[in-house]
Amino acid sequence: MATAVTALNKFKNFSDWFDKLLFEARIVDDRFPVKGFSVYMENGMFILRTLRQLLEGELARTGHKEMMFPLVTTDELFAKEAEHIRGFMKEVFVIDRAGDRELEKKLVVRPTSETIMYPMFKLWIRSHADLPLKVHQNSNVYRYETKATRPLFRVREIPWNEAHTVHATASEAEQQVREAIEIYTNVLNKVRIGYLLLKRPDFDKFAGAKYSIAFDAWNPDGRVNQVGTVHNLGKNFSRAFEIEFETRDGRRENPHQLCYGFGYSRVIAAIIAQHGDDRGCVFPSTVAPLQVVIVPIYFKGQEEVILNYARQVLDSIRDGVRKKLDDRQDVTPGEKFYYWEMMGVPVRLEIGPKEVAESGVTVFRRDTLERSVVPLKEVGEYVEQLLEKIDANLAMKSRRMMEEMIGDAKTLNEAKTLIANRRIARVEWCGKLECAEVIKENVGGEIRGSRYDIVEIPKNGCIACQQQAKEVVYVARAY
RNA sequence: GGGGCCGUGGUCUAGCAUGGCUAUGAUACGCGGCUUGGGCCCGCGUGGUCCCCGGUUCAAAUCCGGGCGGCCCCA
Repeated sequence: MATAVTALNKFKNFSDWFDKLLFEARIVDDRFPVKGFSVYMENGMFILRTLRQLLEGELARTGHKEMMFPLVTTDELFAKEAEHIRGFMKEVFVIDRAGDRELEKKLVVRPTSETIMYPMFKLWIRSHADLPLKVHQNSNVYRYETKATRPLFRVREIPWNEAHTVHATASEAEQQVREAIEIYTNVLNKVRIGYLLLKRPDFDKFAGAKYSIAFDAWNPDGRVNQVGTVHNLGKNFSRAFEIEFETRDGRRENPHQLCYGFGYSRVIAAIIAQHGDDRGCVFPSTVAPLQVVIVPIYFKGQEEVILNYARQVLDSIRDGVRKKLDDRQDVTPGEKFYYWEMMGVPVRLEIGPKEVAESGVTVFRRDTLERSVVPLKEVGEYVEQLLEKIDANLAMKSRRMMEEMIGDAKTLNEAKTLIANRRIARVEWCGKLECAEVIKENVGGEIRGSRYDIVEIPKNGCIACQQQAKEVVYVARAY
């Protein structure tokens, strides 16, 4: 017999649970015959579009202009920033022929768009009056992942939003880092995701950046899932791409730049992985393709009465709410319950003879699996408040889980045990690369960085060499 | 980078060691009946390039080689 997703445990068999759920809940179909490429089905696409709209709202509010840049760049442009090409060279797709002709100039398919946008920035920017420049685009980028691909988590075609900004001064660039973080924070909070905001260690920063800040969401298997990053590029790229502006006092300078990316597929993965349970998806109302489902419970001879009452209930819910009456007659209520729970619908209304007789509605909330009975007259108001309550509860649970996953370790062995138990280790580190390697080898996880949102002061010594620690860092396995 | 396991209707799966009958069963899907407060049941029907290419053989899902793809472990 086929294993239903509901037979799987999210924490024990995360991979199976996740893959089955993506398919059954019609998020993505991973059967497309090219490795690392999958089809976004209606529910995955709905969530993606909703995320895009949430993010676009934030980007527009803060003065970013949406543009669309080409898919490809050239060898020469791609190679302009030395560290950048070194970081991405091994995973870029290159187009070297058209039909039966070999291309004289090979085309590089974007793994990210710096080398596509910045030649244009060079043309657009002349004076300080052109700054700041803040643009963004929704795009797919392509990276030839050599490790095992995982749907939504590690793919070769990555749907994301990338923003790129240019500033006259270092302090304006720093200010922009804070704005970018605020934008992503606002969106992630709306989908109730728990994450760590980390400054990546130098050895793990974006190829070509001065420093990188990342949003690492927790995952039930103990790994962390990087859903967004903010990079301060300093002048590295503006020098390489010869972007210059004239200052107020007539000097020519290279501007400061930022780029930041928000991975839609990773965020979808985090929503499903963090909120879901052994019955399937649990969506916060902000992204739920369907927010309220009404299930009539027919009894022989009363079908009409029950259906009419269910329609009345449907009408008593405001039109802005995404609602549906599942009036199928050939499917039992039990099966509908399982189905809509798997699909993650936050609120279910059950209508049977009892409800008709009492002029009430049985309300089931997906997050806690609790039922209550509400008078028909109040159900519209009640449901809307409940949706907010559910969202708040999901946020609280995800934040708490994030905190519970973190454990302090004073020795490499303690850290190793934490990682083996699918948790995140908080350790002190001296900042030396050798020690980072010792940690990686002995602990089984890598240094993801130090907290950016709060200050944590090391009190003891480096977990690897025992010498003066420079920072408190988080060690985890990553996607 | 190294090692192990695996690929059979839409989905899951039996068969493979020891080659041989119309490739097994469940689920799904369609029609009909019965039912409906947590996946009910019964009947009939639909659905297969056994991952791909090549080889061995009278005969290959099964054996051999290569490829592609998936999962897991180690570095």
